[in-house]
Amino acid sequence: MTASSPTRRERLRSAAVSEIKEGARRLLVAGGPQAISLRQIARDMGMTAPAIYRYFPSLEALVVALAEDLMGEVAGVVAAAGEAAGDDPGRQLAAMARAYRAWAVANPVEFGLVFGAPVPGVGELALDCLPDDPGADLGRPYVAAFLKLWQREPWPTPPREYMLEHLGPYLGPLRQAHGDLPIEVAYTFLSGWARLYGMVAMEVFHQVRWALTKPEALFEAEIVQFLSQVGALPK
Amino acid sequence: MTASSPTRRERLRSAAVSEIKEGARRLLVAGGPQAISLRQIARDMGMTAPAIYRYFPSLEALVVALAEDLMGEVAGVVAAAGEAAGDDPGRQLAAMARAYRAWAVANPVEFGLVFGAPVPGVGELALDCLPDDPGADLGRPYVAAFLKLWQREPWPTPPREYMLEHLGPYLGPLRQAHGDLPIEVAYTFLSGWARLYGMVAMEVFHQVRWALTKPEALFEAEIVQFLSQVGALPK
DNA sequence: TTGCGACAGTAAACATCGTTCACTCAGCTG
DNA sequence: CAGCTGAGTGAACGATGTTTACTGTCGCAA
Repeated sequence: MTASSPTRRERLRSAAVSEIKEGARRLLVAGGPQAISLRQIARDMGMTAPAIYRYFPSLEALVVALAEDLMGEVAGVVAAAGEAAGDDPGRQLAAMARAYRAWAVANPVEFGLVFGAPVPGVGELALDCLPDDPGADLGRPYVAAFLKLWQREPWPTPPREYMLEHLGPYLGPLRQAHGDLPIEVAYTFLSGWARLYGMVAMEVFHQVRWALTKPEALFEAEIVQFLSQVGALPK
Repeated sequence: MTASSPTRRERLRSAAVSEIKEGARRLLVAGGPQAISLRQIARDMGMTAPAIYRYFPSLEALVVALAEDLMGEVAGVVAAAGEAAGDDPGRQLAAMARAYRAWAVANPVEFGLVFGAPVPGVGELALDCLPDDPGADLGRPYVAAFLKLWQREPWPTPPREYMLEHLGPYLGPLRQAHGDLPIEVAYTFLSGWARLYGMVAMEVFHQVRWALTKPEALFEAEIVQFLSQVGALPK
């Protein structure tokens, strides 16, 4: 009856929850979000569909839970890549950007679910501006690397008074979640994140093939260009 | 029997096609792509569902046709904004960027259908690299403005030899579609387009609210920063 | 004018889906 | 051992996309 070890019932229950989410992900990958079917998941598990309602109140809730797991997965991959890149924040930024793209390219449908058009119900989880927002977990290591880089040596930015006037009033959530982040760092992070997100989403959503046959080449060029802009080129 | 004027049958038919697509868009806006229902569209038209199969071979084909229309709509809005902005290519770029964002913010669900995760069947229409790709129609006025700006006065870019080696082999579709586009212009256009797309998609897909309460402020700051980078600030 | 053929639309049916309800059965706890 | 909690089932409801067979109706040609 140790409080830390879950009871047998709880172990079985969480195993079932995991199996359901694995089945949902399999269907997601095979045929997109609309292919996630409670009945098919149940069939794959040797059960009937209503049994799943013991674990999730609706199909939508299951999809939301899956999306949360996926956000955690990509956040973990990115953070691990940053930690494995050594102490130089420039190298960390490059490694984390590449890790984000690599995860997206390897898991395109999952990327679409988490970072694409908000599925009704899934969009709500990114609406709150709390520091424990799953999206914030993803951004945190990037912000930390930018901050380390800034404290070592600042890079050129737009005039401070322009940013304070036009951006300052709306940066509250980001700056407070990271302890009085300098506005230059906040702006550079957001600008860089938008570029990273745009490049990756364009590639994964097939939005750039009409112009470019190898999106990775543009991605690498942009990394070089951006890192040199913030004075973080290793050489 | 004049060849230019369509026969009565053809007029009725194209009116029905339009009404079906209007109904589909209404359902799309109301409840997302999965809410588009043949039976509901037919009910709204005072018909039964199988009648729609006289006009579209499947629901998926209807969604694809709707997506094509929407791509044409946004391309038209952007081109019109560019033409209304006068002769200065810098002003044209700013106006077209704002028009793109404005359309996306005003039509978020439609934006998700056209520019978001590829719905099975819709993703295929952006796969080909032909010059008459609907996506190319959207990019053309941007490329034209960049080219005019470049011919007037070039801006600093990464070294030409780097781009020729790392980007040149993969830029064929874009450069050929615009008649021997200089590689500096091709790179700057793609980089800028990725930034524009990233900013807009982040805002419309609720991917930035955890950090920023007013995405438009960051959008405007990025416009200023980018235009000054390419030496196109009006002042 | 008459006839015919192409076309628009319908009704019924099938397979699938999410969801609810009443029910059974096993396992843990008092 | 009794009883309760929770997992799972089967049947049912309403909804979906799609197919099939059928019925009109309109327009064009002889």
